[in-house]
Amino acid sequence: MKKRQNAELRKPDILKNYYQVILKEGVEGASIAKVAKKMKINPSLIIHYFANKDNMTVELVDYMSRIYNRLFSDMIIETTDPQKRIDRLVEIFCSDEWYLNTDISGDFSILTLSFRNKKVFKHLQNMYDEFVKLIVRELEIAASSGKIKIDNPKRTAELIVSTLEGYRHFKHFFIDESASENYRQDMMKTLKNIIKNG
Amino acid sequence: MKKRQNAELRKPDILKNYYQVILKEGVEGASIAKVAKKMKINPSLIIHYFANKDNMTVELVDYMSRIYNRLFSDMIIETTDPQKRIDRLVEIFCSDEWYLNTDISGDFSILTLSFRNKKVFKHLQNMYDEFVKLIVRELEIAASSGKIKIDNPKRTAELIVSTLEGYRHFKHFFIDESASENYRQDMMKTLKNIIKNG
Amino acid sequence: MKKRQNAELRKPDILKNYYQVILKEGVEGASIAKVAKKMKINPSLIIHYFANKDNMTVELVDYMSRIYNRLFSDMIIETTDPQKRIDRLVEIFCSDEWYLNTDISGDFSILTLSFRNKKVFKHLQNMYDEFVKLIVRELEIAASSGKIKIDNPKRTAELIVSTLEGYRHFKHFFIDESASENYRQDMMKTLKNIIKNG
Amino acid sequence: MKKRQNAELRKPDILKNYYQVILKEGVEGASIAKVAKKMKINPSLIIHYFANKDNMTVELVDYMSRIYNRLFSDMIIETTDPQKRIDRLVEIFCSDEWYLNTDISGDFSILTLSFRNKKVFKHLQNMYDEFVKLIVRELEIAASSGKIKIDNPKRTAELIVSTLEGYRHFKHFFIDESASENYRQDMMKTLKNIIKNG
DNA sequence: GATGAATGAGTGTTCATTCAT
DNA sequence: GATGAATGAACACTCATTCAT
Repeated sequence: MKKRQNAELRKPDILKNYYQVILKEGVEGASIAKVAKKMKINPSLIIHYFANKDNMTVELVDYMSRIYNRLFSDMIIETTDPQKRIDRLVEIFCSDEWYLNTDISGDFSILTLSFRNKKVFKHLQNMYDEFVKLIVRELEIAASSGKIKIDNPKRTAELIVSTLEGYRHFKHFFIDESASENYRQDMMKTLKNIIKNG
Repeated sequence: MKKRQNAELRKPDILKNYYQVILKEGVEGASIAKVAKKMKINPSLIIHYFANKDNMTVELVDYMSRIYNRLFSDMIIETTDPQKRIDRLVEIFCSDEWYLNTDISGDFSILTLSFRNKKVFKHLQNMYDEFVKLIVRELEIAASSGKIKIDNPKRTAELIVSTLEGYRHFKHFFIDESASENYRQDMMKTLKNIIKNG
Repeated sequence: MKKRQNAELRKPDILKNYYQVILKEGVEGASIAKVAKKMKINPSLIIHYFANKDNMTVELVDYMSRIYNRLFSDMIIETTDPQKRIDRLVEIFCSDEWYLNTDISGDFSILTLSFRNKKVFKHLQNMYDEFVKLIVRELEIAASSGKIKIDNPKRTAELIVSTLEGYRHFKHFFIDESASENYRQDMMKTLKNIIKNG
Repeated sequence: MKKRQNAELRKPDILKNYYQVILKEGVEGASIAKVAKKMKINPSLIIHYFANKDNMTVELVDYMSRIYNRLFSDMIIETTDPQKRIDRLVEIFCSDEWYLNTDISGDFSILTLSFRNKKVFKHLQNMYDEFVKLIVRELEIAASSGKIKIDNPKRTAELIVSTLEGYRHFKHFFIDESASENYRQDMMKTLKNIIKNG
């Protein structure tokens, strides 16, 4: 526990724990003390690494953003059939796995924080940009076959992201499992329609 | 300052101020003391009215819910033509006015709180229920003409609410005004498609 | 509940509830608010009757003292045999019933309070005086037969009271029931010896 | 004021001050803030050392217990004559010095607290246990000579402690000095009788 | 690198009390 | 007689942070 470590190892470790505390207690509910207690280290040590809490929060968004991006590229779509690619994409975006692993914006309290902290906002915006670009790329691959027509891939991608964030938000309120699954199916249809009409 | 008031007048006044503090500082960042200072009253007076902070938060959600409903009923749709009614409905939901006045869920930190506070969750869920019902009623009026067909109005309404929350969420990241307007237009098309396909 | 009452009825009612709260929460832990809540009346009403908390506490000691005295006179010793009278007296003082009903000083927090509040002290002192007098009377009755010799009944009575308060104090720490009973038996022997040697 | 200290020095210092505040204001009347003010330190420093008030109270009982024990071992009984040892023991227990230095249980408000706080109760119980053991040891030394017979040293010790606590309790009500001294003398006789009859 | 001492501001909440109704 | 509005002080405790070691 009290092993001497250096910044390179310790910092991501602290950030990971900080994030877990945020998920549990919200951004404003999370504190250096709680993170320190969880890690069984001294609160001063966290200050030692990040100078202050604000800094640590910005570094957290940075860190999460990098993880987010890696996740995108790992989600490979094997098929080459354009329609099937689209279907697979939609499926991924509505899968439980996706939401379990992309919870930064899902923890809406970080979003709220971003409205008050310009640095955090910028990094979050950048994260969405990257996400839109990824979808654009997919849409263009699908469109290149000629079978599917997408006039403005960027706009379509933005609509998809937007709709997905609505889904992420609203699905919490479906507790009945079958209703939840119905909602998920409807969501997938909606996304496909957005692409078809794009 | 020391004006005598009663619960009927004071409570909504406190809630209004509480909400403003939340928007500024986030749910966990908002404190009874800050609300009191803003109102130039004593913090214990707030406790006098709401017993504790949790209670106050729950009452806030309810209060906002009532405002939500009133706002909706005030936005009268004059026309009787079914298609025009739908168009008007979509227009309302994508108007700036709407988002300026229905920002409870828009302040995502309340959402976060709801994941940790069952009472808040229940009341928020109830608020969405009411909203879905309002839309269902509109859809049924439109459908009753026979010109428009909606198989499952509740599902359609849920998709609308979900998509709107995504819009509310995501539109913050459009800073360029023309891009923002384009996004709004796309959003309206998407909503109309959802209804058409419902 | 909200029946209109007058001071004569209401005051003892409040004092009774105040005392119960003290037993539960200690003198300093007891508050007007808690008493009011228990009685489902408004805290201001208590102030209305007693002007302030200090006053109420003094009136409580008064009230309890009266009850104490009444209890003394109710404990009749039927026998006339001097030794049996003494035995019966000792038995009474070591009975559970006695401690259940004379808990004013038993609630040691009132005692503590008395060290800081002269009024309370005086009334408590008076209560002990009355108690000593009662025992003196009993000792004199027993001694008048000639069979038992008590040189200084007042001193003996004081020793008895003192020893009894030690018993009241210490018996709480005997949890094992048989140990507790043994301790009680020893106590009774000790008291009898005090009288014999008096 | 801002002298740097460590736990070893600071904790007993805080406990000493806490105890003095308790004597002045009662257990429930004593507050962290009052202790801090008395010591001219910041209230949160007290929390830093004891985590919370409950803990501090428990540690106080332990601390007083240690002082109790030390006090007893410091009061050396020089003689080896068994009867004189007993006399000296009784003298110590009825000395002013003893009560000035062992006032934990004498502050009856801690006792009251112990009825509501199981931890405090346990630690107080433990303190009495230790005290009883110390007396038992003395009684056994005295008995080993053969001149004095004590059947059940533990029971006798318990009776002594109990009687002493009654003395501690009741002597407050003797204001007249000569009456007080007479009472003390009677008390000593009583204790000796208890031992003789043990 | 890591700990612990120390501060001062802030949190939600309780309390006794005053006053108007 | 009884309620509710309002205050201001106090409470235990948390927090971010600084500094010495």
